[in-house]
Amino acid sequence: MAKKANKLPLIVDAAIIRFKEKGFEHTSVSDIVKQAGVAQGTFYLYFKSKNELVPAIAERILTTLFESIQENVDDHASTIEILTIVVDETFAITDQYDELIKLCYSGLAYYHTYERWEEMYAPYYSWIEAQLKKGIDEGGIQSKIELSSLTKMIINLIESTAESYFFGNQQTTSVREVKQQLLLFISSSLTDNQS
Amino acid sequence: MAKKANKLPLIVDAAIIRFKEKGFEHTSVSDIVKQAGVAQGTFYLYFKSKNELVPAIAERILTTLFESIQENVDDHASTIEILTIVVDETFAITDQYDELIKLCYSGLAYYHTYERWEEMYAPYYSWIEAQLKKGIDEGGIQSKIELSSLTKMIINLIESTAESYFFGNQQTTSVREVKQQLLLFISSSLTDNQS
Amino acid sequence: MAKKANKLPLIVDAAIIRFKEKGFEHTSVSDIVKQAGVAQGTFYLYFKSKNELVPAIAERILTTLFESIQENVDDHASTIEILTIVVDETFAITDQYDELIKLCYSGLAYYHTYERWEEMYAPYYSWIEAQLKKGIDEGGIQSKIELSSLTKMIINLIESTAESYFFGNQQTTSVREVKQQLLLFISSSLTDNQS
Amino acid sequence: MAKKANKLPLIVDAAIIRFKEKGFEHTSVSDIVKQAGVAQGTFYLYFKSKNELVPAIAERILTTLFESIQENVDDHASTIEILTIVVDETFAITDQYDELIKLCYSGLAYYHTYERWEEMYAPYYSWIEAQLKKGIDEGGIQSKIELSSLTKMIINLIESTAESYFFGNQQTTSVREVKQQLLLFISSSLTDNQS
DNA sequence: GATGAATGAGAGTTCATTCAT
DNA sequence: CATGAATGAACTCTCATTCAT
Repeated sequence: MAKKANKLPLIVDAAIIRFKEKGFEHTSVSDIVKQAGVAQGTFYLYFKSKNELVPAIAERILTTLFESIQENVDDHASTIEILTIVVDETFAITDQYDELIKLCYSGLAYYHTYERWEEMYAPYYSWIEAQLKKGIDEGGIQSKIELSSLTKMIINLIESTAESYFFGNQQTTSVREVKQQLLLFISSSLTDNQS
Repeated sequence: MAKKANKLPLIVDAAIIRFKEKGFEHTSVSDIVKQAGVAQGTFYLYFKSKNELVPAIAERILTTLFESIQENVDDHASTIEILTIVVDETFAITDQYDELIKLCYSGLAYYHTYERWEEMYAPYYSWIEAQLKKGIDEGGIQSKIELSSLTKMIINLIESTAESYFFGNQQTTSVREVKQQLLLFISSSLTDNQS
Repeated sequence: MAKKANKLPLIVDAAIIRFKEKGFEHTSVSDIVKQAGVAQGTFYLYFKSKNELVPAIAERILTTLFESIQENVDDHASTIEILTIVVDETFAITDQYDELIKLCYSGLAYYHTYERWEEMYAPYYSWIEAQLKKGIDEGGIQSKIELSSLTKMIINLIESTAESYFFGNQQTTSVREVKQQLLLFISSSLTDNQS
Repeated sequence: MAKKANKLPLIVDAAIIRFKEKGFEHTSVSDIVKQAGVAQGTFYLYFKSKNELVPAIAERILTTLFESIQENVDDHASTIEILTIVVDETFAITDQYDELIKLCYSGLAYYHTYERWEEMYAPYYSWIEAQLKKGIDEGGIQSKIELSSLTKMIINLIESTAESYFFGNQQTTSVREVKQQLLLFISSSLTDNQS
């Protein structure tokens, strides 16, 4: 059984499945390898410890999000149109990964690898920031807030709204409405024309 | 021995201290009782399980937050002044409880007690909503967004901004500035006068 | 099940039995607790780790040896008579504890607790040294060698002869003879009358 | 590739290095092959198991000792001069191999291959015995002790003194002095002229 | 009510060994 | 001969929980 078969994606996939079900701490390496169909020891050929899975999964989630946003964005899209796509994809990915997203936040935080998280997020932030700048330059939007803070707050707001939506299971409001209100809130902040 | 020495607050205090240090999963009941200075078995006289600590702690945090906001709010304060206080107190409590806030979110979610969380949060939400309504009625602010959604988004934004500020340890921006930009973002959304 | 029953001696006894059979590294904590009839976790109430058993066992062996020597030594015994008893008891204890003695040597050495070993041995060394001094003062024996070195070498020689006797299982020579030759070797060194 | 690159000595060398560092049980085959620069499986082409390394290493140590003694011994040397060399070389090799010597003792003992040990030691014992016999025949030394026992005891004493010297790290006495006292002890036993 | 020794299942991790290439 | 990915049993150690006192 030499050379071939890369078991790594099997393990990551299995971990994602189990973590979604039971969370990080309540999933054992034994659960993961059973799900992956590999031996207990095989896990440790690819990851030095269970904790090392966290950044691997985080990277996969963020990459997926960023890619699906970029796939859907048209070159001539307005800032609001772009943000609509960001909202849609963030909601979609939050719905899909749910428990894992919380894991990535707290997990990465706990194991003192915040730098790693920032590093992963950096290109995403830059891209959003660039879109906002373009919108401002072209006059589509306006804001008194410093650009990088604005970027951070908008991403934060979108993510936390998505999380709090899928977090509980309130059926009082439809996703449609929530997203609409969210975009309304953001855009009213970006079309600021106070005195 | 004087009085009747109720051990419950001792245990909750001890748990808060230890959870801050090591997180929920990595803190053992043994750690907690050592910190509290009570016996191992005593813990189980007050809590059926370690998990039961989570709502107890969550309640304490939220109560603290809500009380300190109300203490600082003047009857004649404008909506923006009120939100300034909400921001200040939220930042303060997030700084203080940090790790525990993440615990409460994920812990409550994990153990299927979201209802409990909502129940605790309800009076806080209602109060903020009432303040916003008052602002709108009196003409100080305006928004096209449905009131309860607006409330949720504003609280979300404040909390997530505070969390993301204390989460990493970026010293690029001062708390002062972050809070200012946050309030600017919110208020520009609340002084909407698009056509 | 509070307060009473001290399981510590049960565990030490069990460990001695199992270590004799299979050696330290090949005995699992699980083996020990099964032998002791206690739960796995109970072991860790008394010892922080498996390694911590080593000094505990070492101390028991050395104490046993020293006590049985002192019980057998008469106040008016000559140095050679005393050494005869030391030889007898050392052979007896080496026969009995065999594998464990090697463990104590290498175990203590390995886990960097040589100081602890020396500390345990100190009273034994002192006592032998005192007996030799008495013998020299009273004229029964004589030696050009510095007293503490002499003590060390004699103890070393006795121990290593005993070990190498029980180590293999050569039946070529009887214990009786080996001990006789050993005492002859030592005493010829202590009745030195070269030029 | 040049020659036929026999990997066996590479593996033995690597094992010696690692065993010195971490001891036998705490060194993995993986450690050894990494140090040797060969593949995991290659190890098992040369040794049926990790345990098989022990006699191979023991043989190397004893061979080294014996060779360096013989290199230094002059044909016309007196018994005491020869023993001086034996002492010097034993101390040197004990210093160098330290941890490994303990391994060989206990390892060989544990795996029931005492015969193998005796077999290796035989020529060394014979040679020492022959030197002692020559000394007695020529009148340089004398002893009432049976020759093979005498040989064993002298070798034992030298080895155990060396081991106990390098075992701890007492700097109270210099090697020089220890060796001197040791030779004094031995020679006073070999120049026995009690009535 | 309060205690804390005892429990034992189960966790993460290691590692000697195998075998398809 | 040589490789090294894969194996899985076995290890040490943790910890929420119980219950006799």
